[in-house]
Amino acid sequence: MLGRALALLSEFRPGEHEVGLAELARRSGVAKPTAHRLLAELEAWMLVERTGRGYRLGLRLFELGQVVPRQRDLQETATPFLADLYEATRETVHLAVPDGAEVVYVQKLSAPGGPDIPSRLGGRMPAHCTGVGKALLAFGPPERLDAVLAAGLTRRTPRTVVLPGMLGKQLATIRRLGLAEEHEESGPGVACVAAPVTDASGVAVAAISITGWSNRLDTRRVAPAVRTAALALSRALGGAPVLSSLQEP
Amino acid sequence: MLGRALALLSEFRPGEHEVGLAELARRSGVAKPTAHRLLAELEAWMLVERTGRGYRLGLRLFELGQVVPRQRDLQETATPFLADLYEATRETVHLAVPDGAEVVYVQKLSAPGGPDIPSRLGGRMPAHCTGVGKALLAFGPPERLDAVLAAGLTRRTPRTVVLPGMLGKQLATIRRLGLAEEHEESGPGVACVAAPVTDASGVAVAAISITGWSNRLDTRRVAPAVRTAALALSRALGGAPVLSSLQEP
DNA sequence: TCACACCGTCTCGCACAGTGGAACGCACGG
DNA sequence: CCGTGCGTTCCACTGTGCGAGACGGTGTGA
Repeated sequence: MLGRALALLSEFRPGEHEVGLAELARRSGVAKPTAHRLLAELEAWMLVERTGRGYRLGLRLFELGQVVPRQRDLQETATPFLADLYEATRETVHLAVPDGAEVVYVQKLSAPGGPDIPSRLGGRMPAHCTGVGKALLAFGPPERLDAVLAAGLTRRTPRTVVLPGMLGKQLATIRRLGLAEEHEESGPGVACVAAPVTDASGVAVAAISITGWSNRLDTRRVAPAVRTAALALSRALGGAPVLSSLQEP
Repeated sequence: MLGRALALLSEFRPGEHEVGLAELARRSGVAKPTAHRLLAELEAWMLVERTGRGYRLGLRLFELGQVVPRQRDLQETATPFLADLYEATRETVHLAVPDGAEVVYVQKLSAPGGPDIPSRLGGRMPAHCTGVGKALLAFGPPERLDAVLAAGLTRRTPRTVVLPGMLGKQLATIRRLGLAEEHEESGPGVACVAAPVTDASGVAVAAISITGWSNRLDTRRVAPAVRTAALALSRALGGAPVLSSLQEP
């Protein structure tokens, strides 16, 4: 029963204003009367709300989501730093954390007029083809890269790096520079510079990035700002900022 | 079963790194073996994660929380505006939405060195004793104020307004000025200026505020900035910015 | 207007799943 | 060592969950 209810919750999609019972039943494979009943219970707990013509996820879910320890402290501490970086560069700013072979975006400040960036607050992207993901891999524990390679390097654009050897070379460069770049590997027209946010042992626990049009973003100009913000955030989190030159492979 | 699982989820508290099984069972009133089993299922769905010595809410819950329509679009559009306001004033910035007799904070940029503000991203406060809450009441439908009065005006500090008549007077002033102020009504030493964010029909759907020390925040200085940001956000959301002078009671 | 498709809601016979007291091994502190 | 509390497992007991089908309502197209 619990699994079915949770399966229903998973069928709500970002951007949808509401979803009808029949559609939710179809998507989840749960019979309509069962779905109806489960949704009523979820509604009683405010995880789901009724709309005129269907259901939507409830505000209580947002509230619970903000209690999650893995992102809560980070997001709260990071947001002013991200705001600074946004102000300084006027480009779209991201903060992401690692989860398995992927990254999860826990904060995003979007600049107007930017490219159609595939990222979404609360959304996931494969680590290997995103700036933040590569920063997390370069400065993360080996198991993180193992997980990515085990999951396979999927192609998202013609520019996506799908050879483990090439990815390894990229990561070595990133470790040397303390900065990761991405050029249309996750989405067309998208460029990005990212820097790791490290904990007390120097392991990347998050990454900050600036994202813009690949034919317009001056990565050399914004890179030091990204790195600066990441170092400051690392310090604010009680971490040890990684001196990248000390990571020479 | 579902209710019990959801009751367990509700027992995780902000700021806790982890919670043990026995404590969760105590808090929720669910028997230990049952709690153990339910947590295992929640873990399978990634809503809960195991830690060394207990459990914590899982990142998946954050992801689901970011799909919630009531805050998602607003938060995404609002964050750059809030970043602007944060940069312009260097004070703590909030964005809140109404829910029943309370407000829920959907974004917050904290300035260092500020007062111990009782608000929390994803948290709730009574509407009647917060700047954002009063802005939402002054520019909201009458049912919203009815709900607050029905819930009762609870006292949070010696300065909390608990007489319906006084609150009504405050709301009238707010409607005239287009701005709500709060002086130590929600917490000691806390002052705040808030402005409504309105939809196409002119009803407040959210509110923005600046919060700082009551003996230091120059509300007259920051008020126009708050109102400016709120008006800009209203427009960005497709709303009709309320010309406050047209709301003369 | 009528027929059809689809919606959300409810019923009830059927089937299986949920529950928690008790036991156990382990860890910690006095 | 003993007592306390932890997390984990077991199993007898019982309670709950499930969905095919029916129904009334709505919307659309011929």
